[in-house]
Amino acid sequence: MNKKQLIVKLSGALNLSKADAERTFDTITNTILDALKGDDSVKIAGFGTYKVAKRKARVGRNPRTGEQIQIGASQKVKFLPAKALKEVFNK
Amino acid sequence: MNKKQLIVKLSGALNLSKADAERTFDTITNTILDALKGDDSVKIAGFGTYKVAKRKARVGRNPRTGEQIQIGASQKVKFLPAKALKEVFNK
DNA sequence: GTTTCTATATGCAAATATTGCATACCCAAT
DNA sequence: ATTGGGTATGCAATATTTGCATATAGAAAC
Repeated sequence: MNKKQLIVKLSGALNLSKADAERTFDTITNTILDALKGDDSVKIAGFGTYKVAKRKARVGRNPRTGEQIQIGASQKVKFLPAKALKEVFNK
Repeated sequence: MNKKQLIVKLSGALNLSKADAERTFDTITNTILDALKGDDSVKIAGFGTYKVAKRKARVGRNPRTGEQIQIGASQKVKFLPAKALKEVFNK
């Protein structure tokens, strides 16, 4: 399912126009992103937690040439599924 | 930031009551979950992709006792941040 | 319809997750 | 306001993931 299909579903479930459903959805993702930019984590009960994970610099490798490459430190967004979420898929 | 705080922010940004903001938010997460239950992945452009990853059974270890443990197969929800999302945090 | 984005596939080293469990803590709902 | 429950932490050893370059195919966005 892609974003467009999701918006259609939300439009129906929320009784909104597609444009409004998309605006609503974008507002939510942006709000979450803003919180994460503020170095905060976002915990959503029953769903999961988004947090920014710092990844250390390390040595990588160009798989084409085998040559070693220095990879700088970086940050990425992690999503940790809540317990309830795991249970849904393991029962 | 927890869910309650997120709802307050959304309530302001979407011009909805807190109750409506929460209902809206829950509808979205539920829609995503339903798609994932249907063994589908959910791609959200500019944000990321949720997908269900199957994990094989394997042998683990209780770090307290050192004892070997059989870990059953399971499934978990993975979130892969989109390219745009990585850039936000690495610039 | 055109252009941008994403998945894939490759080899491999290092970073990180996983696992049981107790405790402390924070949150959510009563 | 209380309490039940989910979550964070720390631990050790192993399993798994990550991410590098790059091209291409396919999908999605505008």
